[in-house]
Amino acid sequence: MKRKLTLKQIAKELDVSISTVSKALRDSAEISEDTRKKIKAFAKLYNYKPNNIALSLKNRKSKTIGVIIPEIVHHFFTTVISGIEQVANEQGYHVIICMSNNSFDKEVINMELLANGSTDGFILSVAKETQQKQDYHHLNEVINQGMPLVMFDRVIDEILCDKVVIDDLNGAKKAVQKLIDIGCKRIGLLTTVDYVSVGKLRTAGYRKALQENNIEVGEDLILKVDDFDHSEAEIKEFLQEKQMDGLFAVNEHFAIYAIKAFQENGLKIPEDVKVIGFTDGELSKRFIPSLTTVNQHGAEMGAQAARILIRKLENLDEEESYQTVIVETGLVERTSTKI
Amino acid sequence: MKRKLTLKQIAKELDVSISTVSKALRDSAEISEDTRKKIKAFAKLYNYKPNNIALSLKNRKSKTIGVIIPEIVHHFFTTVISGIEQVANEQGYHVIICMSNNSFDKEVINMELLANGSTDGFILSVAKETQQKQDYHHLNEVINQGMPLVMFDRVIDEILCDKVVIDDLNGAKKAVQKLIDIGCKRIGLLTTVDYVSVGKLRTAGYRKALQENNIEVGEDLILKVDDFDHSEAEIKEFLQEKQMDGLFAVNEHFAIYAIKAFQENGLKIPEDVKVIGFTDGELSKRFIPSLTTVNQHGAEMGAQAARILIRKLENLDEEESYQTVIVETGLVERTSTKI
DNA sequence: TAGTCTAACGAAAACGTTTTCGTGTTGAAA
DNA sequence: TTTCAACACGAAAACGTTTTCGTTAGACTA
Repeated sequence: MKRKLTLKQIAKELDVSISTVSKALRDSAEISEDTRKKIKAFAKLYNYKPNNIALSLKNRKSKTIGVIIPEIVHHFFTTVISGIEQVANEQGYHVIICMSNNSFDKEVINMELLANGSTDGFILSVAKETQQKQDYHHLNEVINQGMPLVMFDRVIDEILCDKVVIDDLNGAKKAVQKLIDIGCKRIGLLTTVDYVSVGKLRTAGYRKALQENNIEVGEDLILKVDDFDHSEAEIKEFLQEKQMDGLFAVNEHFAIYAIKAFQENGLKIPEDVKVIGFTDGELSKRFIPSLTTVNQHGAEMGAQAARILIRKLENLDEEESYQTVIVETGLVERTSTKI
Repeated sequence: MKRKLTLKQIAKELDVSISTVSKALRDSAEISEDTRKKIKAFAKLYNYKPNNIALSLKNRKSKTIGVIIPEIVHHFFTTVISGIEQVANEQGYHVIICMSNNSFDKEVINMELLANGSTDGFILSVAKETQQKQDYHHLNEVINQGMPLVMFDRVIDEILCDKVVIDDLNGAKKAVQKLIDIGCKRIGLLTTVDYVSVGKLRTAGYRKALQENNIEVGEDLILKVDDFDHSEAEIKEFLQEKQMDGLFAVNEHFAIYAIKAFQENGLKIPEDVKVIGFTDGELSKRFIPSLTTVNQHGAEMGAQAARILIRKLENLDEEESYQTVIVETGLVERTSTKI
């Protein structure tokens, strides 16, 4: 239960002043080589390590970045965190992760708590509830305090800060283009209602791909789902009656469900219907048939966000300016689009 | 870019001393109601929040617990974190998460860094490399410093500390018993090498179940895999030649891979071979056929670990003693064991 | 000899709190 | 009038650093 060694104790033990110890350990030229060596040897012997908290207080920075995400039990977010961690650690930063559980209140509390010295800046994907409420006072507050904030994935346009988003529209376009390229004529779209921003953008990508290929957009081939759990019957009917030979689903969940529905109806994937999903997860990879998906490159998003934040923290660029980085998506081709 | 309000500024503004402000805000009886109200009103108006770092330094505690896990992109660990977070937040604690990426060095660095004031205690699942090296000096060091340490899942017997583990042996036994109950005669085991403690225990559970049912353990029905990526051929051969009618795999990964291999060989699941995996994830649920698994109750493990740690931190119990909590597993029955 | 320079170190402030121990002002009791 | 609580507040130390600004002693210069 012995306490950690401090400068003061070293000073006392070696009969010099605290300042001398501090300077010696930081290789100051002010200290003679003799005493410097003596002090360093002692420190090493007893395994001295400076106290981070004291350093934080002194330097008014914690070398820590706070990450606030809606939930952690979600593959995409873990990949983002993974990317953040890697970059942060390389640069000597710590990462504190908090979950908002998609609750506005928890988001606010967490931010206020972390903002009081624990953290130098934030990386954040806002809670669903916050999007609905449109109450952003906590975000503006940290920004006003001069703390850098980088938003990713679920961003808020009204807030002025750096952002990292994926190219939802082009991601969707690429996917649908792929379906067209491998010969699909009647391509369905299984998407969410429009107020979910990503759903909207992916729908737009779907339309754009069709238009660019001079294929008429059949509105009956589009189904917008609000609450999945209460729409299963509707979805099944949609999938079984529209005679499609290709389907683009805006998430993994929808895609897997669709494949099951098709199979129940005696259709084979990919022979009869090709399917592409969004968000590349473990499930897509291992499902049978394995699923072609649009890959969101979570780790890269995280890495980018961390890089931007750290750059701001070390304020290498003087002028106050914000950027929005768009991370391109990739298309991971698997069995569900085999010709 | 204005800085945060401090006690000193309030004091100056209201023309009282710092001590008075501090006392007023903490409702000390020493301060007259008049000034107390005045100060509180001012603080509220300008949204004063105490600086956590200064508090940590003063109180020599950070109200933060450090979690170190091998990797985050893994469903089980995210559920554990989820459980930790919940309990910690309820008790007013923060959580700092660091990944060791299964590297010994990163584990050591992270611990040393966090141990220097950032954290009051640790919750940890050791890296694979640490288990191999059997070098535990960093663990002993934090313990010697009087920092509580709770290990979970991958624990080390030689280290004296609190532990939260799942009942690997009985979990495996239950699974194999299930296979026996539904009529399997030749039950294979796909496991990891023995130095991974969980692999060892699950193997023991497998043996025990067979013995209790007076079934001879055929050593040729057991395959211990070291590095999965370089053993695919070997695994395939094992699965295809042993004529088993049941298989117990020590993780989801192995189980899914096995099903694929069986299917490639013309065998049907569950008609020809029944399969049970360990660790319940998204994949098991949605795979076709959906997979019967042993559920590890990650969130509960996390919650337990957090509770134990916090109890130690607030040292509600005086005597120095360590407990090992065993969290029971559940069996989630799905298609892969349908009769 | 008197003055100046340099090397090597120490004192003290500062970061933002909390807390212990004064201290000055009341009002009432003796 | 003197004495003594009670009250309301302030000074200062402490947590562990870093850094600025002395201070000393000796060497060197004129």
